[in-house]
Amino acid sequence: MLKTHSCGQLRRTDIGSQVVLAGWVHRRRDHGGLIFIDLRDREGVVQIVFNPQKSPEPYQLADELRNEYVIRIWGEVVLRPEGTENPALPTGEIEVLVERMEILNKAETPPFYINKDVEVDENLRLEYRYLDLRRERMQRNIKARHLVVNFMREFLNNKGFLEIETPILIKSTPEGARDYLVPSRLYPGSFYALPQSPQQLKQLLMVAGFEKYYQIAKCFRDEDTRADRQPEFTQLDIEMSFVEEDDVMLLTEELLTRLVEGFFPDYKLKKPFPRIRYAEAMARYGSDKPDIRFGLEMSDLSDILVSSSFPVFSRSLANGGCIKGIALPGCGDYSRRSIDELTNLAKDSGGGGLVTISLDKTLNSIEDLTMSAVKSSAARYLAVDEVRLMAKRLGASGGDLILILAGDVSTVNRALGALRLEMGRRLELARPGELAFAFVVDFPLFNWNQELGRWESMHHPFTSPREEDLSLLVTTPEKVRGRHYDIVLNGYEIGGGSIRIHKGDLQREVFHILGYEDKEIDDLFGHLIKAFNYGAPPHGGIALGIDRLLMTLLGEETIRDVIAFPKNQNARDLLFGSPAPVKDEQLKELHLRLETS
RNA sequence: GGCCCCGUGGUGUAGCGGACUAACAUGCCACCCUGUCACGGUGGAGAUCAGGGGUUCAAAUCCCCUCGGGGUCGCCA
Repeated sequence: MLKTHSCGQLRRTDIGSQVVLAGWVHRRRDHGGLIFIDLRDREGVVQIVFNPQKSPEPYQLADELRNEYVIRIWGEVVLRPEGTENPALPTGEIEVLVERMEILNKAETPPFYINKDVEVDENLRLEYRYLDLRRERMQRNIKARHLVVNFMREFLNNKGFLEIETPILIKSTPEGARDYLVPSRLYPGSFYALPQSPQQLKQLLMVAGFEKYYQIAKCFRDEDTRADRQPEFTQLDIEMSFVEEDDVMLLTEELLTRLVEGFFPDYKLKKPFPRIRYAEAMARYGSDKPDIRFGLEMSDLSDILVSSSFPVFSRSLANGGCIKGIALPGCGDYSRRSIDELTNLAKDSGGGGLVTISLDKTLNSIEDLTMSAVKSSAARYLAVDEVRLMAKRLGASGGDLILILAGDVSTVNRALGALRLEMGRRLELARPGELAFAFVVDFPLFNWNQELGRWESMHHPFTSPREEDLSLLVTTPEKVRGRHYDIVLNGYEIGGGSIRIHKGDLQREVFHILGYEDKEIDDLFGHLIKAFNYGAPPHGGIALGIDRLLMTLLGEETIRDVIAFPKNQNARDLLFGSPAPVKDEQLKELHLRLETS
């Protein structure tokens, strides 16, 4: 080793030690007669001192030092002179008197600050990711990631799980996201696909008798990115045999609880994790991944407005839609402009025609409500009794703003849910430091795809239907509930899983409902069904999105800040410059020809 | 593919029709400085205001297009 100690670890107890340190010049303070350098390595920063009287040669060399130079120094750890201690630094009681120095490597001036936490254009950060990662925040994030993943491994190892790797080159699956494809050199015209998740593989491991499996699994989905989504991401993938929903959920709950309490003790979290039925989540929060850190819950107002003369309302109800609202506390004095903003927000999510009702501040009791205390874009269509009933249901009082949307159920839920989230943010309703985990349960197994005119799996086709709903499979698929559970955290879906189908004939039946012919089923999923026919145990599992979990735990706003080398929004890697063209020979070997446009 | 937002010295920002010969902070370079720790002081270099076109007597500023980036809808079994 080129060093005997880490910079950041030196303490009072090291006083008197001769040490060799190596690291980066974090900051330099040249006093003319005396040069101080903050020397940084992975463990932190220590002050080293160049004194011309004591060591003239290194002092002269130190004149050349600039930020991010890599140096090695020999010296003695000494107590700092009284009054010059720096309590802000863990190493602030001591310093190292340099007796000899070697410059291991020079550095160009970095394109952005490494020793300061300043917002920098993300392009630039990604182009120079190796420098970005030197910054304190990124070091913290990547280290936290290690600790979290390490904890997960230990936790599961101690519970008898086996970590098993599964292939990255597998087969394209018809349902789900777009696959990343890898052309085969040996088989012209054939392709591998990168796994969207090791779903089928882990089920096969259950058939293979491993009973408890986990993996830190890279997953790939070729879809557009978001703040919490990029082409490749990491899941803690878990599968267990001979289990029911509660076994998996309680294990997950224990894992997450102990993780947070052990590594992020400043957070408050509610135990046990609440369980919310899907239908309820949609009705109350307009989302299957509700942020339950705050209220602003939606209520159905259809019955109150059933005979409303307002065309938007009556039309929606006539078309089988609904009318729902939320109440925004203290927003009754919103300007026209602010209200327009909300209207646009609703439109962005597909919800047209936001109706707002401002209740005057001076209104003491909803019972005393008169139309003079009501300001609304739809005022002339609203009866005072209707407003009163709506206000009551929504828990609104004087000074509040009521938002109402009408339309088909899913659009209203989505748009009003988006408004709820945005207003929750703006009004800062979520208490800081709160982690609101919740399980969402009782999902329907299928949903009807209007465009394609067929049933689709709500999650994936391997989810088991509930036993008591089996008879509905053929008659009324929409009523079949799946044995699926999602886990959400502060409005993010951080995981999901289910008890799987473990019998070949049931699996085949589900594929039939999804519109597959036997031939296709055999081609695409024959391996799985065949495996089920050789004594597959009942099994189930879950997958946790490690990036999203970390993002929330670390208070970051994008998944990219917890990934060492992320892709940008356009799925490009700005450091490597990928994706990139390849040589013609490579294409030829792969039997590929580019379309010339 | 749609919508919204952003692009000004290395970095972060200000300026939003004329007083801009583009300001501030920091970084960078030189010199001074022996107890600083975001050291301090003096001086200096550094910007075709993302690119192109237009409107105007006059454009960093207004309009259009392109490029790059971010957010979001669609998409994400």
